[in-house]
Amino acid sequence: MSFVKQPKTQRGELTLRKICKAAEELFAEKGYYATEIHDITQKAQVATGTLYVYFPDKLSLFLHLMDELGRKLRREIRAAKQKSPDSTFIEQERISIRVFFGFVREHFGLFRIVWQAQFVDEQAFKGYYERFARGYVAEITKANESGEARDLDPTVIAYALMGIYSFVALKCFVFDKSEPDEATIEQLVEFIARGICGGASS
Amino acid sequence: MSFVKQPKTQRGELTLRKICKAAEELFAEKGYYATEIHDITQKAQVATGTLYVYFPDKLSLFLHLMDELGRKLRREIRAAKQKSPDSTFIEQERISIRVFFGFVREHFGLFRIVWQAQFVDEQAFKGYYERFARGYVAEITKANESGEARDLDPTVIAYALMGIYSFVALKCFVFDKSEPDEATIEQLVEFIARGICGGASS
DNA sequence: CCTCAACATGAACAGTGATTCATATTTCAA
DNA sequence: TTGAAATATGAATCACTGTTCATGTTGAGG
Repeated sequence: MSFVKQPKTQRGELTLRKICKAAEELFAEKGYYATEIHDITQKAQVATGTLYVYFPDKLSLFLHLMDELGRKLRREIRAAKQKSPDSTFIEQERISIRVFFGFVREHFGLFRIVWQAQFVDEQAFKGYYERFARGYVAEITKANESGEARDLDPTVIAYALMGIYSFVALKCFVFDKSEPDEATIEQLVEFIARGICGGASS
Repeated sequence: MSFVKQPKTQRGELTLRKICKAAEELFAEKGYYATEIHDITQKAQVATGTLYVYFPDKLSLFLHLMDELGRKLRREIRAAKQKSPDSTFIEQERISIRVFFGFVREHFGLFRIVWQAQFVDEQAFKGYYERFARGYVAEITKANESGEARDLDPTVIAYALMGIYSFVALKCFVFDKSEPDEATIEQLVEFIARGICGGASS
């Protein structure tokens, strides 16, 4: 799926990493269409042609980043959750949120790259979210069965949750150029668990 | 803010409308960067130069559509809510969801246009969501004060709600190329009101 | 029937930016 | 040390596309 030419020397590996890093930052900052090959190679301190040693074209580089970062995020979330395997669904969700926001801070690129992927490569975009959704649906289904969650449609909830996280990250990281604080995370967990009205309404 | 040249004859008005309609559909289908001026004028059945009678450039056309469609959506939501001014916050939210999904069906363009606006004109993008958020924050604050909602941070909830609707619309309209059914809307209202665990958890 | 402002035309222009390629340099195993 | 494979270079290419403009057409009021 990913069309990178794997470097065979240490030098090559370093160059590839420089290119990916520069591309991630530029795609994040200016978007896919607005960043030029020249911007990337300049930022990476390599010649224009060097990029084409590793990637057949601009799109392949973009897709490679999306793939790589998506994998990394899923791995991190999975790892964090496995550290406390016996906690409730809501607790696990709190962990996910924390990891996600942390990841967006470290790799702001992913967030922006995925957002615009809808208009760069629709299939890749769809695939990205469907992969996440699959994991969610499984977990929500389990929570439904264990009685921890009431029987809401897992797919609807999965996309609702992804929407919440994406938009709150948008608000904080992109609009406010800051980052969600502890209180915000707490608010989100509360909202997800009991909604706007909550059980304590009456 | 919007740089359209207002037509002064009936013929001009018709032409402008043809151009906007074609542009809306093409921006929705292929995205801003991938649709060419030529595509738009061809679809609208006018000559290339005609577009420039009404808009100074491609970006202005895009921003005009975003502005126009955003206004229309807000107007429709406001109107629908005012028809039952005494209903609860949750009831009003149900109305919003219905109008929003209906609007996306009729004007698929808006949805896609806004999504990519982040990389076309960041300021316009931010403005779009902030306008919506302002309305939400006011309503949520009121619901908090009346005791109908518990005291969650209105801004966080506003973005969470926008995220939910956007992503569920994404899933249905873009991924499944269908449209949310009644059951889905019901699930969303339930989730928003009481969350995943709900008050009825015991 | 005129006239003029409004509107429409589309070929030509010009800037852009992704990609290529012939050549040079570096690496590393033998 | 050596040479073949790997990597790096960046000026030149070339297709693409937003925009312009000189010219033509329309139509409503006089």
